[in-house]
Amino acid sequence: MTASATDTGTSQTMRALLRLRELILSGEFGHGDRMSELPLVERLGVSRTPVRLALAKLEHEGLLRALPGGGYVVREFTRADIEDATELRGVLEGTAARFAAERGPARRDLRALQAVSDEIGELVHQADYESFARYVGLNGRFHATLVKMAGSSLLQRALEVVAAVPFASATAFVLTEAELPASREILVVAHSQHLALIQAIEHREGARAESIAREHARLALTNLQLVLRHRGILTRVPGYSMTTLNPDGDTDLLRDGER
Amino acid sequence: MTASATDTGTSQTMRALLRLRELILSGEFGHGDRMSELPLVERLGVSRTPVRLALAKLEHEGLLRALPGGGYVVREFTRADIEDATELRGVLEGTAARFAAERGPARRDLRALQAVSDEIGELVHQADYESFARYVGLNGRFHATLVKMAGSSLLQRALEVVAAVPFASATAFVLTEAELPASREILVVAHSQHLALIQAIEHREGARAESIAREHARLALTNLQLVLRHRGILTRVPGYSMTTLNPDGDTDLLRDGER
DNA sequence: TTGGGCGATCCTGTATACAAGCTCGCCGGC
DNA sequence: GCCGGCGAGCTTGTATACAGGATCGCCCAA
Repeated sequence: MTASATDTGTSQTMRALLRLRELILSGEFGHGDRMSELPLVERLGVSRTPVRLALAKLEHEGLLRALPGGGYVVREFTRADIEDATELRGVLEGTAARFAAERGPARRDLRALQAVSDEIGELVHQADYESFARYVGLNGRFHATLVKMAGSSLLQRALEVVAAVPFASATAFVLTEAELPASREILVVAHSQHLALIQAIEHREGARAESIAREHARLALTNLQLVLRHRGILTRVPGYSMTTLNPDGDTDLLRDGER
Repeated sequence: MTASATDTGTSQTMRALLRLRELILSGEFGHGDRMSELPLVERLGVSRTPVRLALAKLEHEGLLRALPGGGYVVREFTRADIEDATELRGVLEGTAARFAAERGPARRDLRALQAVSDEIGELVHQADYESFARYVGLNGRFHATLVKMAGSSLLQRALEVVAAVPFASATAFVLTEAELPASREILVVAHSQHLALIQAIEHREGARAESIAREHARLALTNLQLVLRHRGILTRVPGYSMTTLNPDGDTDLLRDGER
């Protein structure tokens, strides 16, 4: 098996997958860039087989697009794609919330949700960077618990599909917002929506839970608008290089002058 | 490249994929069966590489499940899975309908929808087998057009995920229903829902379009209940062997006597 | 100067050899 | 008789060789 020098992951395929995803999201490649196998073999230090498998996985994840004649390129996301993905996330998380409400939430899960929410409540009014880091983790836990409460693995899969779109996931660019005072206010709103959501699920108000979760997802669009005005922050968001987002403007024109 | 005798598809991988999917859906394998590569190599007449790629694709499609220690088994679908998938399809098609309505449908698409609907209208009252076959095709076109009108490739992808679940897709088991007079009445309802959906989209009534499409998907559950009472028909539905569905009953117990 | 054809090169699809891990069964000891 | 350890076989992960196809550039001719 020719054990390599640094065996980070369990398998070569996993290593290649993680590394490739990191390379793409960090902006090493731009949309439309061809992902040829041999250069990647050289770069990642594994043979073609695991690279090939990792590329296939990334295509299914939605980060790469398969060319008709074979091979892959980095996929392109327009602003419309991001908005669609965000709305779709709202629809799916809304459904998760409704399922959780209708099917009767386990008391244990409700308590977990409440606990996470309480922790967030304490963080909301603090402005330091570390609080934001913790917020991201807690927010992720909140959403994960919610999906788990829906009790549908298919729903979870569908959500993973939309969460792959840059700027569309719940925890996509919260970290970078530490520098934006305006975006902190969004957290206050988000927290209040979390509270309302818990209440709705607890009282088994399916329709209410659904509409709250839908609206909750739309906060990401507000965030997007905010971040779009700050090139320095925008370009540091993971996956930015896959988008056609244009700093200092709401238009969504292809930048044809690059590459 | 060692061109094989019968080059059905374009590539070996595609051939393996199509053949494997057919084998699984036709009931050649049951849920939990291990899909070892070497026997499949022998059976399909291609080498391990395309078989391996096809297996990976089928996992992403949702028909196979990857084992922790490597390898794949045929996935198992409980009745709850099927019901979830159906409801989720309703949610997603509802969103597609709402998008189509809100974004202003192209006149050309509306006409196409209307044309398909008219054809279905003529078929609804005929009971012969060929009419059913045509219905399946037309119904598929209707739904495909609807999704296309939503204009979101992500939504399309999400729908493909849920449509992979046996008994959950719009055209899953309509063909076998030709033998069930009761199920024909469902077609009348389905057709009227199609008409209402077109009207809602035309008038840009997003909320109405969404709720109609949601309810429309639930017809599949009625169909499922119907088919469950007829073992002869049930077992002929593609993908039946992947389910834990139990003929002559609404219970969903695991059949532990097999494998 | 320009357009078309041809060739080299790169890239992917496919097959296959080899190595490691896992499982299951067998055998020996307690 | 039972339990544990060991080994053989099977199965997958990985590497690599080879062949076909596409693409791009270059050169020649009009």
